[in-house]
Amino acid sequence: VRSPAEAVCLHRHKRQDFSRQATEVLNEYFYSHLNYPYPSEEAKEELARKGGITVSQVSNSFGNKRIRDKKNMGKFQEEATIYTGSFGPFPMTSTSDTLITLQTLAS
Amino acid sequence: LSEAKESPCASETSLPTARTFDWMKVKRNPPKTAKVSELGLGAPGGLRTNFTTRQLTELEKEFHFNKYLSRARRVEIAATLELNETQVKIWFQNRRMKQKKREREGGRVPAAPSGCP
DNA sequence: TTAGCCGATCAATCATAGTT
DNA sequence: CAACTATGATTGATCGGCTA
Repeated sequence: VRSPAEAVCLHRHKRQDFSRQATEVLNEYFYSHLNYPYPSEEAKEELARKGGITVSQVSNSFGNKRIRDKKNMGKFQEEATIYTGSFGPFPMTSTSDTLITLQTLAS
Repeated sequence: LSEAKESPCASETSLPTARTFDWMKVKRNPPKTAKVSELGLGAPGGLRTNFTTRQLTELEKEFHFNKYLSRARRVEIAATLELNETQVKIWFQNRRMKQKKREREGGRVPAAPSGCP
């Protein structure tokens, strides 16, 4: 079924990578809640706003990430703890939003 | 009904590296798509059925007519499309969710659904 | 008590953008 | 330019909770 022209008809979507900020916000939440990366609907909405993406995209992102991370059984994934800014075991009470103020570090 | 029973630690091991949380252990039971008595035949249990274009077209057509199916209609469609009643039921279930999702945040300006030649 | 529905998620796959 | 990888989206099917 590899036909860009026809494929676009059935499975249309011009995948576009998320903005750096969206990726930043998503990764930060995911890795700072590694013990339970299941954001509530409200958390998803906030992540969506902060990242400038839709709630569905937030859900897709977490869904894909959970599965793919599981597959690679924390190979070097957790190493991305750099997104959390914190180390060692953390509680992460999903209720208290630890959503940091997205700092657009234009590196 | 599943879930690899609690084996070692409950939630986290302890080290910041290579920790295994419960969500990583989640395993789904393989699809039981095989209906009653698929005695060694085409219906390989544990596979994600691939609907044909014909089936999808018919299901879609029916959906636009009725968002919900009656038992009778379901049986009828299942027979016509050669699918289980469950598959038809689930398809409608998923279709309704998809519809709801689009109505909810689908109000964007995706693009011009250009015709596909 | 049970079947259908909802909402969320899983898991496999598609197609593409980015790398190597 | 081809081969490979990372990633967003799609979707048949599962899980658990709720209700008629």
